[in-house]
Amino acid sequence: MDNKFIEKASGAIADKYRLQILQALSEKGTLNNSDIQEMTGLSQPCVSHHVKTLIDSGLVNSHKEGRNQNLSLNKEGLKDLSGFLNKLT
Amino acid sequence: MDNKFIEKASGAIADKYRLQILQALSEKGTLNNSDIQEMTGLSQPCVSHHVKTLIDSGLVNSHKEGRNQNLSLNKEGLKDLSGFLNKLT
DNA sequence: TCTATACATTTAAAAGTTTGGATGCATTGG
DNA sequence: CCAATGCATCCAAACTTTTAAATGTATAGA
Repeated sequence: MDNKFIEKASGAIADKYRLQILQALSEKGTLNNSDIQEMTGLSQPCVSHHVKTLIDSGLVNSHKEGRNQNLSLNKEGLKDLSGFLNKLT
Repeated sequence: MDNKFIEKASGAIADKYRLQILQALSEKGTLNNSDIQEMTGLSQPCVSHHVKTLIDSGLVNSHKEGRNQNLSLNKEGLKDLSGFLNKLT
C-alpha cells in the first residue's frame, strides 16, 4: 500500500463538505456538480475544487457526459483505505 | 457514526509524519515522544504537536508513566474509521 | 537539592486550504 | 447562430496547519 495514496485519500475525507459528498454518493450512486452545489450551498467554483480534490484522491470517479460530469464512488479506493486502516490494528 | 470523529480521525492520518507514527505504533506496540523524535527527525515541540493531534483524533492512546508518555494505537478508533469507510461502498 | 530528562506551551513565520467573484470554454437547446 | 447551462481556472482574502525556537513545568536520579 502506497503511503501517498493513504495521505491523499484520508485528507480528502477530512472535510465536512467532501464527507457529505461521499455519503451522498454512497446513498444515491451518482451526482453531478449542480446536485452538489444545491446540496451543500457552496459556490460553483468551490464545489469544483472539492470535487477535483475527491477525484485526485482516488476515492471518486468522474464520467463525463456532454457538459455534465457524473460522479460516483471509487469503491476500490475506499476498500484499499479501509483495509489499510484495518491492517494497522 | 459521528461525522466529526471521521473528519478528525482522517485528518489525523493525512500527514506523512503522523502516518509514520501510526505505522510504527502498529509494528512496535508502544512508543514515547523521544522515540518519535528520533524516528522522524522533527523537533520536540513539533513531535508534541503531532502526538497531541493523534491523541485528540481518538486514534492513539496515551499512558503517562512518570515523565514518559507512552503511546499506543486506539484500535477501536481505527476499526470505527475503517468500518465507516467500508460501509460507504 | 541540583541537574538532566521528558513533555507542554507560547510565539511566530511559512506554507497550504478554503472560499467566492469574475471570467472562460464547451455543449446543448431553441 | 444565440442564449443558457455546466464546469474549470484565475485571483485574492480569510483561515488553518506545519514547523521550530524559546521557555515553562514536572519527575527522576545523583
